[in-house]
Amino acid sequence: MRRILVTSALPYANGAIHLGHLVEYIQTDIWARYQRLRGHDCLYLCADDTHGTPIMLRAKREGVTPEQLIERMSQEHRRDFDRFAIQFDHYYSTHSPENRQLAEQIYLKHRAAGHIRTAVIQQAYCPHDQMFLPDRFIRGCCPVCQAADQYGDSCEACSATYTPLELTDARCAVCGTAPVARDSEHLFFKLDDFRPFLQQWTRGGHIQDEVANKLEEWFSSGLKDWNISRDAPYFGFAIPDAPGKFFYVWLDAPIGYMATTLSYCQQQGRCFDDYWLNNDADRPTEVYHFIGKDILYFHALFWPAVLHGAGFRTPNAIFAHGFLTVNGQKMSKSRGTFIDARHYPDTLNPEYLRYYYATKLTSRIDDIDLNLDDFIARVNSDLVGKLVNLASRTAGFIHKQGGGRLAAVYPDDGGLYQAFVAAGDEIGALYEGREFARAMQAIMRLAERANQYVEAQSPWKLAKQPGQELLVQQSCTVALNLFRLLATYLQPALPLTAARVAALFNLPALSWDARETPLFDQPIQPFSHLMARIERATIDAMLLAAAAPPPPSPPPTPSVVVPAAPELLPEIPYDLFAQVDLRIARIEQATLVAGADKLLCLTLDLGAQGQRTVLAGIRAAYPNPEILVGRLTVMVANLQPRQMKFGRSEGMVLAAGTAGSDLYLLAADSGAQPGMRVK
RNA sequence: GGCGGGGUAGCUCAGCUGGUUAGAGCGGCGGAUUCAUAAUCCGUAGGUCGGGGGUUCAAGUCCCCCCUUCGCUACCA
Repeated sequence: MRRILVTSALPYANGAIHLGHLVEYIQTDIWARYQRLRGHDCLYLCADDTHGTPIMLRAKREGVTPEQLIERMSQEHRRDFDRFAIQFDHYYSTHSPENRQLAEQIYLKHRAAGHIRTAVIQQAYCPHDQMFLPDRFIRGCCPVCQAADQYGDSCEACSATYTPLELTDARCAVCGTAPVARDSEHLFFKLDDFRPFLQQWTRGGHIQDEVANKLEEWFSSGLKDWNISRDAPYFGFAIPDAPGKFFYVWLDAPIGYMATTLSYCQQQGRCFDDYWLNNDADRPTEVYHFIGKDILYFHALFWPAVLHGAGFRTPNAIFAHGFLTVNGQKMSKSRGTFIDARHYPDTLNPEYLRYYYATKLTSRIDDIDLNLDDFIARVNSDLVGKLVNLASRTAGFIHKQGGGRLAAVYPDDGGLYQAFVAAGDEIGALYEGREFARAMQAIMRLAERANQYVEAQSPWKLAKQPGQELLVQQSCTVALNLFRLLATYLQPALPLTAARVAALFNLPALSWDARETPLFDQPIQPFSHLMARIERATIDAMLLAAAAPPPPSPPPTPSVVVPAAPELLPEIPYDLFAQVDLRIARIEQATLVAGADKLLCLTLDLGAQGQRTVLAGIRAAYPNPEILVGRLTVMVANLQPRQMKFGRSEGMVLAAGTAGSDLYLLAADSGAQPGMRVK
């Protein structure tokens, strides 16, 4: 039994999980599940990456503390991962006592060894916000081509790179004030001290060949010292011996892998040193990091150097993958292809995405494309047509003519079952080598052979001939056993379906080793549908949801006469109006209410004022409530809560309209934030 | 600009160190079947392998040039 630790990159707590993120989590999860399926002790850990200026500023903008913000994001992230059956053994946070302790320990070790130096550098400082500004928080004109509104590090128009202080007419992205140059002392990690170690390490089979080439490039252009400190105010860990300085988020983020291990070990009574310190010859631990190719520099250079210098072990390998494109293009908000996990419709099985990604994933760092038409065709053909249909077309006969039991003895199938068992070796090797695309192909080839077998036996013909019941039962017994093997092989990619297949055979779970023996002379459960075909409309609904918040759509030209707007009400004094507390609210969730035909249940985010649940009578106008998710609207926040038949409603959202579906929810211009007072 | 990865049938992709008539799945077309969530099975048609030049007895596979596409270009996250 191997002892393995795998990680995915820690998602940043500043944003939602989208389909691009999921490539990595699904890839890692499939690999980890495969290892567990083979009986190995495989730990899959992850955490939220929580520090840095963007988190601090966003929390400020939303009127919450950074801790509140990261707590909320963590919950959202966990919910998204859970939905896609990503099975972490532990999901933690970089804002944890364990991480602080490890970060300090590692830093002090490096400092004691002379790998940290200090230097005064000049950076852009915003006198209004009283803080140093990261490059991305400065906008101005490109000093080279004069393009307006460029970031502080490079120009999107002419790709020139420069420092923020070189920008013409630079402005703080937060408040618009012109930044000034200001000196500050910083701490630098002397990466070049580790050059010999790193050059050896990168040639030690720890990284993919393409990546090694890339590293060569970096080596030849020189390893520069790495600034690991940031000035207050900063959301992060204070550096022990440097007042007013904090660890740069990228220092403590990877240490989060270790902190999560530590937290897990404390909970589970396991030994942290087994994972990060000792690597005894008796039972070495394998450590693997799955990452996107964009963060290679951090994981393939800084991280091994940081670990090595602090006396910890380095990972066995870094597995980098490419980016996700949608319909051949970069995900884009304006094209409506920037799809967050929450946009993935409830009516669409998450395992479809897992399978589709699996059919595309290789061990290389190529980008992979989510072609939505191909997605539909692939899933419908492979999973519904070839896989599920195999059981659907044969299980019925076991109940109709076999007494609900598999044949008393496993029949002669011409060696088919053994061929399927033998194919497991190749499929296993493909999983192990992260060649999921080939693994899926191999499995589907088997599925085709199984369907050919059924076709050749034609149990439906035999079923019409009296006295052939045994043959019917036997051929379906073979088919169902083959189906069971297919489900076993697909289990890492389709864990939920595999569990249901296990239940069909009255098994607690499908197991890799048990596949060697066919099942016979035992009852099976009645077959129930495992998967539905993807309808184009479901995909369209997803794209619609992804496009939210949608621009206020022009009112449809009514074919009937618009009812005249009612007369104005009598005047009121200002004081009366001022008693109504109107607030900007972000629609976090919008669902139909079971049993109610006019209501939607909205979960509204009011920023600092927390969340509200509002039952709104707007279903007629918004039959697909998911399109509302993410939108900003206006609510009456101090309306007395009202107990309704379907629950308590804590306020009301504002909408214009006459009646029925002629109803239009108010929207706020961009820039408005949840919780803002409307007046 | 520099560097790197792609450009192979309508779609998604295989094609190892150059070697017989370039492959798969899906889709198309024709047929069979109707057990199954219109699923399955059999057959078939589709490609001057981005363009041009070169090396070679032989190139999708090597070299050069060009077109095109995506990405990277570190102290942003």
